[in-house]
Amino acid sequence: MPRSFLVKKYFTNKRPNYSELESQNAVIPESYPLAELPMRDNSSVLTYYPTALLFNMDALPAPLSPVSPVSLTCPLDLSSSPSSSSGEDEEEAGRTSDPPSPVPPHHIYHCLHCSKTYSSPSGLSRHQLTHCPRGSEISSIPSQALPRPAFLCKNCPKEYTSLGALKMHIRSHTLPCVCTTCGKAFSRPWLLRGHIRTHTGERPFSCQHCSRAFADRSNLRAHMQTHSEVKKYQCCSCSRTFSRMSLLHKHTASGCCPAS
DNA sequence: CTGGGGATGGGGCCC
DNA sequence: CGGGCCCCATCCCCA
Repeated sequence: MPRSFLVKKYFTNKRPNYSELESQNAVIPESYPLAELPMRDNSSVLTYYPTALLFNMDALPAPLSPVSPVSLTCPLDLSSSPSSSSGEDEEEAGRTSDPPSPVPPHHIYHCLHCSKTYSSPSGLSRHQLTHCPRGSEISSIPSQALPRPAFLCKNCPKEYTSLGALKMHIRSHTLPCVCTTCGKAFSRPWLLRGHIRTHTGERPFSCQHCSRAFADRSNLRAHMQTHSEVKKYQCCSCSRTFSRMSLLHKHTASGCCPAS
């Protein structure tokens, strides 16, 4: 399951129209001082409900039910996770600026709720917060038995189980990282760094199969699929395969695979 | 319409 | 607790 969907955004098929956003509020020119906004200034947007579950689901924009890509599409499931595929191996070998992540060291702390292991108690502790019951989502743990705090964003309906997670999310509202070249603002420093590469032309991620290089690892990963004979994403209706989920979505949207 | 590159968002994990 | 990074997702644009 994609980690990005563990906390769902409220759903719109469209990403923000940046030109609109920029004209409406954020980036120009008042947004520049945001780079220096201390966190305490953002505290006003923090809401802490010690016993949680004050989150009003009715207040959410309508379609909150996540539509699993799997339900719409048929990834070939070449492996348990896309990142562990052979394509990943190829990519690992192709990295130029970032060495492959080492095999995790001895993880001796086991999560009681899942099979994950951690190298430190703190890591395990933080992970276990992710099992925090939210409503009745975790059926095996009665929600009354483990009341947990809920951290709510005042700017949007999102809810988090830790203050740190909420603070991280709030950055997406405050956009404290501003490009000195064009003024575009980002929520995190590494997003800004990636953006700066669009100015500098730096492409640290190179393909080992061809001469192409990329500024972003994800884009290299997508590119590596083009070298793969087996496409990961398959249409349920016509069995046609695609190298990227987005291509499959486009394919199904064009009418081949009527919604089931 | 399809395939691919570019750019970006965002939650989780590790240190 | 925060920074950095990982990974996934998605949109836009162009050939």
